[in-house]
Amino acid sequence: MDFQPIVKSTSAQQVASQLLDMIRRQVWKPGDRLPPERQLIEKLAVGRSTIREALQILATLNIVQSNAGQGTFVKEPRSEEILRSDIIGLLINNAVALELLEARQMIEPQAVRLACLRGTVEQFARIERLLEDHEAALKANLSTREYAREFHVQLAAASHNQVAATMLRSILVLTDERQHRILGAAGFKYRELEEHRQIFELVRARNVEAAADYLLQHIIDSAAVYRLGYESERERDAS
Amino acid sequence: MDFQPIVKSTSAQQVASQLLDMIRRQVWKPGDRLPPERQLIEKLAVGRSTIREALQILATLNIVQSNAGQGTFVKEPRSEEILRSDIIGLLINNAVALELLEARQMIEPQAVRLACLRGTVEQFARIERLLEDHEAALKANLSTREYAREFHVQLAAASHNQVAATMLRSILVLTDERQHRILGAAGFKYRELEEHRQIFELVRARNVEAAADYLLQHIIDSAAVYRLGYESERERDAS
DNA sequence: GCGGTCTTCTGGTCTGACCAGTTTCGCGGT
DNA sequence: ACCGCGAAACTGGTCAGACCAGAAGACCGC
Repeated sequence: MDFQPIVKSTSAQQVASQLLDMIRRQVWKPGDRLPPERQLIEKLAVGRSTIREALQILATLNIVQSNAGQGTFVKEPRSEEILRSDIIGLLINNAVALELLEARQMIEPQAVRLACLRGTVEQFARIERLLEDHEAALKANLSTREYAREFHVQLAAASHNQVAATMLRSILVLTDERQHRILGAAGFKYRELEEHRQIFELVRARNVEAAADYLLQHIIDSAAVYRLGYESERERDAS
Repeated sequence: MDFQPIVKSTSAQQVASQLLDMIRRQVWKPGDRLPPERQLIEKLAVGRSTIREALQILATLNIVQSNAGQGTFVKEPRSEEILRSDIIGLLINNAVALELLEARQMIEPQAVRLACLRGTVEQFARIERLLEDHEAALKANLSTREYAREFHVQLAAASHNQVAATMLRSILVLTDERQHRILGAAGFKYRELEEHRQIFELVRARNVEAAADYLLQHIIDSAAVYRLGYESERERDAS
């Protein structure tokens, strides 16, 4: 026979799994408030730090949420919290730029197609506001990187598929980290905003294929500028 | 205009995301030991409880592991461990499952197209071996879940795009738990293996569109069986 | 009844202490 | 010079007690 590895579980983990078990058995339903930490101390006969670390585990797993002054509540599972963009980012962290671009081309056009079909006026209004903020930042000579990225993410979010939107955000964050030095210089920034506007109008008009096509071309174009910038930078470095 | 919800992040969360960022930027690589808690106190100017809760967050996500007396170590990032399907999976509701399926439909057919174009004989040989192991496990009445999942992941990996393969694995890790609970019973498992074989042959023949089409149909079919199973499960619960 | 204040309660944080393992290092014997 | 052993230092795990800021609820005067 083979041996089982000895599991030396901390008290915090034991408390966490015990609480999780009770949540699963519907002792507390979504929306309910858990007993305050100072009560759990007595019932479980452990220190408060142990209780807090146990609750931290459940909070990290998006099973509960703590609010100072109110209490700790059992959460309803929500799709945008199943996947976290920073965690996905960690998994694909060592990817090369080309792979990121390719993955983006797989996801984003499809997401935008769905956005054309499912996007609500509220979501469109939010994106429009984002574009205005983007323009304001551009005119004020502030960084527009966040706005440009968020445009694409919100467009994907309008597909009502948070999984796709989250994965796209992970990709864009990593892409931005690799190329932010390059795109700054040119008058590319104005063209970028203009293209975003065009894409948005096509989506709002629910012009599915035109929007997807235009978007794909937009992605390829910015990548081309990026490669151009990268190569000229390499030449400069080599000299 | 509508307001954005105020995000009040605790110091523990800020510390955690700061540490996560440094791990992602390779300040510490997998296997490395993090500075001891009492040193992080000084560098981050927070109390030890805050440090400990931050590390607890990272430990829950399986990004680091703490060993009493030794220290806290960075772990190799693996989708299966970071996403914790064992716990999160139980909280996935039907709406989330559909989003995951939809995201899968965005990525996998595209990845398989690339696999047809770029897959090497070594990669195909590996997949073939996987299929044989799958069959052996099936005949021995062992769990085939890992094999079925890994087939799809390796197929995507043959696209030479690790980003797509990693994202697909993440999706499958999250859907598997639930799906296999429902699909386990039927004679579906033999049909699944057979379809995997067909897909593989089309890929090896580098028959791009046929492979992508067959794969998409395979995904939709299993989803249909899955939905069927889900609905009968609901009816049973309702009675 | 209503509005405002005061108390109480909640989670968030810090400090300092102790425990039980692990690691490190130096001392003593060979 | 080498080895072995034990003490000391160090690490994460836990507890206790304190204080804070914000939220909730009770109370009181109007």
